[in-house]
Amino acid sequence: MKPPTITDVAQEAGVSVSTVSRHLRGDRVRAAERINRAVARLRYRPSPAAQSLKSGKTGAIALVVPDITNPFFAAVVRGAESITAQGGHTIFLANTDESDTREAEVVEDLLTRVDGMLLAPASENNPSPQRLADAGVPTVLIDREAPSTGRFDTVLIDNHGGARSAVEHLLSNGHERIATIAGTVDSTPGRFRLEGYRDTLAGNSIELPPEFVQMGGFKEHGGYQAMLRLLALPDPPTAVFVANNTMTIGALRAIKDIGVRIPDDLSVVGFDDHPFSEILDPPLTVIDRPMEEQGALAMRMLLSRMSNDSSPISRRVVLDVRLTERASCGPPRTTPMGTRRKGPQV
Amino acid sequence: MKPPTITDVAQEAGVSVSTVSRHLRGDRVRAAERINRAVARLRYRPSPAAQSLKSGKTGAIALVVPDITNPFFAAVVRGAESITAQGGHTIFLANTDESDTREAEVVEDLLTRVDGMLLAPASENNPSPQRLADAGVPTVLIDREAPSTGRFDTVLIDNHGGARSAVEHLLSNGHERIATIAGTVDSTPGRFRLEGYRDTLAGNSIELPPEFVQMGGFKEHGGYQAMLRLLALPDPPTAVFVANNTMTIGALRAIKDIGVRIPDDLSVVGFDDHPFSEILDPPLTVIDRPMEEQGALAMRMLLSRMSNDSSPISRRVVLDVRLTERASCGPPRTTPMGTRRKGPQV
DNA sequence: ACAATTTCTGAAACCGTTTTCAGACGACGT
DNA sequence: ACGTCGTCTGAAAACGGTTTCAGAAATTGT
Repeated sequence: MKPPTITDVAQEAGVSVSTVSRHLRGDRVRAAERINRAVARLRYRPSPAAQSLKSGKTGAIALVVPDITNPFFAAVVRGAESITAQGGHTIFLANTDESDTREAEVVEDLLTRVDGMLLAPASENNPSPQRLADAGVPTVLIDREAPSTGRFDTVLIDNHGGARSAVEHLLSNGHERIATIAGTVDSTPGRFRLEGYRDTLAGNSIELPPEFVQMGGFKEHGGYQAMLRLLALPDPPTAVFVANNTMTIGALRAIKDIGVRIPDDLSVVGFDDHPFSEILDPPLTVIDRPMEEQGALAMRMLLSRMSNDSSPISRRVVLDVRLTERASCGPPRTTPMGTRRKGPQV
Repeated sequence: MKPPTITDVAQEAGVSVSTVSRHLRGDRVRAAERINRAVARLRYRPSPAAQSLKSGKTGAIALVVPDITNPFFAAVVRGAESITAQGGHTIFLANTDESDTREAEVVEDLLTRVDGMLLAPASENNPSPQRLADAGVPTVLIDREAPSTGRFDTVLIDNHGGARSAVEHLLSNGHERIATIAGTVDSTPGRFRLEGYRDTLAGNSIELPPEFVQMGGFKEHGGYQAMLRLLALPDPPTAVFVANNTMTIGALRAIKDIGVRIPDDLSVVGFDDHPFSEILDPPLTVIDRPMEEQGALAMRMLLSRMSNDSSPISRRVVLDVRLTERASCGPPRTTPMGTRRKGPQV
């Protein structure tokens, strides 16, 4: 019942524990064959706890994300996992529910259990990265920066550029009344996607009524409510840029409930692709990015950081995004939009 | 740079390590206040490695799933995580990519690092559960059984009943030519959903042409191909039951590519709900189940198993599913179905 | 004020590994 | 045959906690 120890193996093989340890590590040893047999017979596996204690290394890496249920983060996990799969590191996963305080707890707990951490902070002014730095835990940030607390290795995407592509696509379709449903602005993606949207409109000398920026908090329900507000405007937009995947679902649900037609009444661009986007009616035009690669790259950076302690300068890589055009955008409507079928459902 | 040890704290507080240890454990101790200050000043956290070594407990639980990218498993993770969040256990997450051999590796590695395991086996004849039992690691199986290797605690859903509901719904709409896209039949959900489908047709004396059962392997692409085969039949079905969420996406894509109309030409029922299902056109009728609860329940069972070693008899709980009706089912078509727009894309 | 009792304390052993350190052993050269 | 060298070995000391044990200090009773 009790797992066998190295002492059991040594006894079984008739050598000392040191010899077994050395053999396991790869040294030449006379009793190699006997030890192998003993290990196999006993099904011996070294105790990770004892190894950690001795070496100071845990063989584990923490991966903390705000919402594992979001397909983007699921993909990041998968990407990270694919890198780690070969080489001896196992992954602790934690969910923070987009909460700074929950994140602090989780990070504090994981701190001592891992050799490094991949972290997608809940917000930008969040003490966790600094705490990790203080504790000397190699860390790379995913998708979100921590500008208030110094520089860290970070794997971002071109949020500003993505928003610009979206808005430019809408502009090129002839739209001028372009609204946005924004995420939480104290997170990196929320902030830059909103800025990209604003800058692009400004750069094209398009006036932006303040009510065209609606906050959706990156949640489905928030997206639903925001779209409802947009559609209730006396003079509603002809196009909307929705700043993430979950809000897009909510927004589309609102559109469906109200009975607005896409793209005839309203053009829509989402952020982050999804297998479902293609089979919507009409298929959804989105800003797409290499999600698994973002996770994989972050993991690679972390591993390298964990081996070459060296360079004190932090790497900040920004991945490209691209617009994948489908059928949810068209020319702006010329007549007021007709709201037909059912009313909104809260 | 080096994390502080209990010895550092003892020194700082002017007591012995034993006293510090006792205080931390909750015993009354005279120097309590001084120790607290020392702990705070040094930011001391006990080393989990050392604690594990002494206690034989790791404070960790493994959660291994075939595909974290599948929203169902993401929800399971979330459910499990929500239970564990309060009480001192952290989660190791691993992905097996639906592969038995990968699963064996992963399980072998995690075996020694955890106090218990939540496992969704890749297939039914898979040695992992037995291996865990041999090693004395408390285990509960999620969504999939391991009948070939004895009995384990398991949290299932009523796959057979779900398939029955789906088929009966189709029958009640007047369909008789009902096909299915099945998952891998050596997994519990794949097997029982197919059996439920078969039994229900048989129970209603409906003849079932063998080509109405198409294998989709639980993957999106498999679902796509399977639906293509179904639609290419000389006398195609009027309704299809698709046995999981990812295959449903593929199937709908095929339907869209071919230009078949739902529900006029073809009625469709999927398995597992998704936020997107509601905004499809038409909204998709599905078999729904409590996903997060399935994960949460499994975690609760595991925790209880880990505290009361007791009862050698295994629990097997089956959660109910229900049909949520939307608009993807209607009466069978009477004329041959018209394939209009584009051709299939591979 | 003193013995009996209770509460608190520190030294030391232990958990399962890895690693250092001497020393044993066999091979080799002369 | 003997010293020298290189290879391989086992005993022992860590790693950072927890727990046992015996003894010291504080408390209580009379």
